Amino acid sequence: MKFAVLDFETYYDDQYSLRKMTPVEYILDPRFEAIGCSVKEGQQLPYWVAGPDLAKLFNELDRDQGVITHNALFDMSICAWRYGFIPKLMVDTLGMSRACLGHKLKSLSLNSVASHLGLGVKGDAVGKVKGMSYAAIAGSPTLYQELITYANNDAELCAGIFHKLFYGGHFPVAELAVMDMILRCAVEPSFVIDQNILAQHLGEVRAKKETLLSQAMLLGADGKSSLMSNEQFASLLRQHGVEPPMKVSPITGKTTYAFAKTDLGLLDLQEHENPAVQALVAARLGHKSTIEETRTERLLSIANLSWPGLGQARLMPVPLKVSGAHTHRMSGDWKLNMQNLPARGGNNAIRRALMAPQDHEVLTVDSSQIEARLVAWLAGQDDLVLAFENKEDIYSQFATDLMGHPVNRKLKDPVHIAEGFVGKTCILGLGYMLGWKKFQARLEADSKNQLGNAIVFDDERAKNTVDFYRRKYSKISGLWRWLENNAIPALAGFTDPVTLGPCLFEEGSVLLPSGLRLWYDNLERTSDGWKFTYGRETKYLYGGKLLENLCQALARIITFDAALRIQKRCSVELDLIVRMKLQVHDENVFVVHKNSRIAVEKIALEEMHRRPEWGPTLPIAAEAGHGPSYGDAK
DNA sequence: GTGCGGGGCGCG
DNA sequence: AAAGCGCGCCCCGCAC
Repeated sequence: MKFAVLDFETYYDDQYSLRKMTPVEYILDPRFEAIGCSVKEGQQLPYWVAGPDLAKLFNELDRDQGVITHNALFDMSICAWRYGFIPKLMVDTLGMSRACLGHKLKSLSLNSVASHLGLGVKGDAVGKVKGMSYAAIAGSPTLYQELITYANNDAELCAGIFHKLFYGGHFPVAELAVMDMILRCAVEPSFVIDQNILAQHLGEVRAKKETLLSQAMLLGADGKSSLMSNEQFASLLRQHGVEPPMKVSPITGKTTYAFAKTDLGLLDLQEHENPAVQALVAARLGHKSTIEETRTERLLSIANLSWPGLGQARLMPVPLKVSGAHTHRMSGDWKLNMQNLPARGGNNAIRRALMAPQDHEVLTVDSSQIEARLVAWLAGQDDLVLAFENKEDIYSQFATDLMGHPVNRKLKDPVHIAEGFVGKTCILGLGYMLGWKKFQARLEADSKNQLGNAIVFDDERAKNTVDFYRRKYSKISGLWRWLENNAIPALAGFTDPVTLGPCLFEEGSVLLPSGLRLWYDNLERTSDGWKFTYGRETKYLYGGKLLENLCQALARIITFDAALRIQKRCSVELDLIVRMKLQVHDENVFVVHKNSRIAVEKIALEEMHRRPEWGPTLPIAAEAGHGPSYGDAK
């Protein structure tokens, strides 16, 4: 495949800049102006195309090639939205750098990555053209030439990064396809925002908060900050004769207020004998979550943007960062995390406001309990693997063994539901070395929030439950020890490499079956356990955590391999261009024409059930949903 | 004003 | 010895 590297220079000033707004707002702003773009085709030297000539460039540039940029989410959005240019393959050297060098570098800027790879340094001409339009810059030949040299140099650096990481064998070819698929979620938006749903939702959310606040005001609150500020809320509680619950911060080791909705102390105050205290706690909790309000506002403001040639099309680009997580999961971008939209709690308005366009449907496929399946399979916990294979109800089965009497979640009886919930909490949490204290807190908080009534285990029962899990699934608890005694020493370079399933533990990293690596840089043993660095951060490592990282990384590979196969088969067998439009870890979301939805869904489910080549005995399963909106499809 | 860390909360 | 993990955004409080 042919490749071209692009590097845009665009107008900015103190108010109108990427520092003040997100790329979607910046690119669609009336003030947007491309001063020009450096283009490097193949091995040729880069050439500069001035702003007024860009329409012609993109009219003529070969679309049947790969286009490489550093931060493709930005540059490719300009190409697509401003010039209607969408190439066959989009490559982002920022994403490649994140996947290959994120552990080593504190910054992944073009300059930082290029310097690290020994490719040269980036200039600083861009600082001199602040507030200058194309006409102004071009009117000053020296400055203009300086900018052109700067842009051409950037294009060379970007090409160099691609060359080193791709041809150097650090970034596998299949990951280029993953990257392209993810970039298109933003660059080729399909979701249409329903403003009416959002506007109504915003009104309801604000009214609800208003009500809670006015009740709190009658009880001594002095505005919103009485609820939002820990110190002010504490004194409010004291006014009502309640000594605030305290806890020790796991980060600082200092004592702090236990005011989170998962803190047992606060859960108790929710049932306090004094209704005033109950009202204050409810008001605090009702105000602490701002996500419904702020996210709705942000989607509404994006819906108001005007698209070149389309007017107010209400399109919703989905920005995702490739390998945003250490485990190579995606993460959010553009001040917008599309992977944590509220889903539970009934209303679901934000998800329902993400509509498929006219005559289309949203189709979601998600991988069922994929991490729990991977834990069982990696550990060789064959009874559990077999139970998954036979599509048995694992949560009820575990609860049955734990309680010593039959439990069946499918009987809609409250006792069965509650006991099945205990089983679910155990299966999903205890595989990663969750301790009894946190298990106890998690069970109580989650059951209260999800079932409506709290399941309270005393200390003894919580300990016994955790012990029971570790004994029943002795291969899983054994795997934690194996990872501590064998895998971590290999990662630290103390021993020769070792393998577990499809994973090879070498010094500094785990080689995954995708060809990408799970990095554990500067791994060393300290007085409080193993430590490694990732970019700016220092993290801890132990058996349960390593197992979790492995399962997350493998689940990510399985889900994306399936997404790529789904797109491919739809193209080959149905002659349809079907594209993923959103990805939420174990869930791939497509937008499809309603006439082809059934055929696409069949293929999607087949591929989501297909076992990986590296794991023919790993039983996986999936579910599909569809509807006019993302909310309806779940 | 801006930056940063802690705590909180949303999702998986 | 024992330790769920992975994200991003919001708000607060504090330092500069």
